[in-house]
Amino acid sequence: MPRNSAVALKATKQQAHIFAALGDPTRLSLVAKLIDGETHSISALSEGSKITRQAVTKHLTVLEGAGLVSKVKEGRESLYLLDPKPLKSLQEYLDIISMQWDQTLQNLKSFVEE
Amino acid sequence: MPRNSAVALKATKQQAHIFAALGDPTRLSLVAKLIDGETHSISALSEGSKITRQAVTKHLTVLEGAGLVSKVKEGRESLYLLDPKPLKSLQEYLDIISMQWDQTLQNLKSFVEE
DNA sequence: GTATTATGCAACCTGGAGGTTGCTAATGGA
DNA sequence: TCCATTAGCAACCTCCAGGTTGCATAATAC
Repeated sequence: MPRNSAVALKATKQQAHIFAALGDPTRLSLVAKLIDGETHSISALSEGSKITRQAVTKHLTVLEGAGLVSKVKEGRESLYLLDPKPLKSLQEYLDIISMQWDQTLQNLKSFVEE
Repeated sequence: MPRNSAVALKATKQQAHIFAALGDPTRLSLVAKLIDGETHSISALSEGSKITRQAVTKHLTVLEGAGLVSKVKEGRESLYLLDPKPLKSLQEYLDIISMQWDQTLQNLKSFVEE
């Protein structure tokens, strides 16, 4: 069995940061609203929500901190736009884990069949 | 533009729960240790860590709560084993988001080219 | 039989997450 | 010009996540 498959899994800290940012229902739904690729103002994003505009603002700040959204002021509005890079990053991360897992199963199978 | 691509993105609550469980460096590294598919005792998992065994136990409980690991007692030991199902679930979730995003870009491109 | 090892339990501490309210400032429309 | 809309700031509150210490208990090793 290859023991030296010291596959990356580095930058754990950064990944955890992104996971954490997505680890809240409200923020996840914000991401869902922003997936249309268009910019949305804070009040637009707050619409229909049960929590305050200020609370939404805080969530947006968290998302921004993880690089998941970017903010640009336009007139009196603050417009938010989704940035998919961190999402892609997580995707790759999970892909690596999945591959390792599949490899594990494969190794186990070979072991049993011998 | 197809506006009715009301793709699921349901069960947001559940996904957020899994994201949250992975949103901590310590827990992420625990998952990394468990990716070998074998069972590990709490003390084994605590080895080399800077935090207390009890702290590790708490993290393991969180992971278990998200269904990411399962616990089985064997003698005086508590053995933990990774369960990849939630990870696969997240993978699918991110895949859907990515596809939506790519679709968005595609639509935008078509729009511009007209 | 005793010492050692692996956990469990409970109490306790601290900081920050998630929310709210109240007020102020800047912009845009009528 | 005046009013409504959109945000930002700050203070405050509550609760729980992440950690620790101390002690009790069950299995094992010797």
